[in-house]
Amino acid sequence: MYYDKIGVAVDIVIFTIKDNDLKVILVKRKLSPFKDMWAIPGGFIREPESIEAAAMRELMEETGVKDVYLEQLYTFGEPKRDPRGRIITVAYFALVDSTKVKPIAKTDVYEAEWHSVYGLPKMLAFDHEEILKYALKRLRYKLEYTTVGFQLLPDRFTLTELQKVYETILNRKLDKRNFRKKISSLNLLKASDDYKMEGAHRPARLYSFKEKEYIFPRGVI
Amino acid sequence: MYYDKIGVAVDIVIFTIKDNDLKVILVKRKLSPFKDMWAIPGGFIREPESIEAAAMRELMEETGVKDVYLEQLYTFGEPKRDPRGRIITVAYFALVDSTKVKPIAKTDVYEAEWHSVYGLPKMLAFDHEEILKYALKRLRYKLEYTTVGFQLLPDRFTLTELQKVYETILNRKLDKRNFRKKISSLNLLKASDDYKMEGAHRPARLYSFKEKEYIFPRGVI
DNA sequence: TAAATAGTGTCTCTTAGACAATATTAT
DNA sequence: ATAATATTGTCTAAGAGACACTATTTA
Repeated sequence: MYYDKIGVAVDIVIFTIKDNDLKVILVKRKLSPFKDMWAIPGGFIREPESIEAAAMRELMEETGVKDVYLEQLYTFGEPKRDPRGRIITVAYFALVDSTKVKPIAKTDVYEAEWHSVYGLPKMLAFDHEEILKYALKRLRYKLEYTTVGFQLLPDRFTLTELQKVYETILNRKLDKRNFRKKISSLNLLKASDDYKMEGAHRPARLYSFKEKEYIFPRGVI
Repeated sequence: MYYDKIGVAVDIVIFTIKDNDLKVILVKRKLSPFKDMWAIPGGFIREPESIEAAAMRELMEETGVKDVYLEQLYTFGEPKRDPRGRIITVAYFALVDSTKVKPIAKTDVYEAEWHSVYGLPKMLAFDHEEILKYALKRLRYKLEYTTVGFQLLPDRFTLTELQKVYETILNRKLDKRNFRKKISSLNLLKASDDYKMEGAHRPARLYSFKEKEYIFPRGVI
């Protein structure tokens, strides 16, 4: 049986919260096509490796971390999306703790940097703007109905920091009392006996996420 | 730049409600691998066509209908999932009105038939059991939070028929009054002046879905 | 004691779920 | 009249959202 073979890439939208801002890693391409333009990090699947393994490898190469939240987003495959030929991409999104991650520029790119999702370059390579917008939509949706938000924080954090994560991603203010009531009712946090002492004000209690192991979901939905 | 090229297929889980049962189309394979086993309908992407176009084409070939609900599900790509070599599949799910669809057996299969999801063959070809289970999970999730359920009904239907759709998919009984209250509050239905006269009992009013055009979602989520 | 952030409770409104009686048709 | 299905409303409990004051620390 005959079938066309086509190139399959993975691209990863790597989110973090940094400086009270929601950021993604973008890389500046050193090679054609879209030379000198910003793109989402990614690369081709290398035989034999599963799609998810390729995504994890790219994530590792790009950030130096593994064991972070990684979820398949969507597969993009318009015939003309890549001028080199027929190439589809399986897009993923990842959530990382910015205190543990520094973008790493691989050899085929000039730079790898955190960019605010609220101030992206006007043009991105390929269909990466579409991928990024969809990732942001999915992230916001997930934030409301799941606990993915915890993946963006260090091991111990204050409730105000957690609330800031939510506010930054959803891009709106939340009521402090309602937020805490809600989080408390979920019963997901463990209070520590330690406080974050910083500044001339009452210290904030540090909490950690109860679940040690996070079950990596196929899509949950 | 060098990259491995791999085979890319689409597989479609085609759901319907028929005989008060949730069913999917399965085809019996005439060719190796998995000869004589049941599989989800699918096929390879033909250049040049988008992934979604391939899915729509397969759906058309399999059912004779187009313009039905079609949503990308997930991309499955374990290296050994296909004994012929490295082939990944982009899985879709579709919802069709059983009064308009009859499964069509293509040349490479013996039969194409509706199978109840509650009594599937013990073994399915490839990783199709996993795909089917995931599709069912997604369908149930969507049913609770969106209006996909309407896609499974003819243009005009009774509230009892709509409730049966929900009960069949969710595999549990729903309270009639609460169900109608909920549907009514969504304000999605248009009551007609006609009734379904059938049997020795009070006739049921026929309703239709207000939205003429359904916006085909990328994933909504 | 002033400035800054942490922490906490009540009320209202909406929604989900449990629950049963009447209405209309054909036979 | 009987059998069969359609149609309709109330009560309660839980959750979402609006809203303001006290607590604790450093300078």
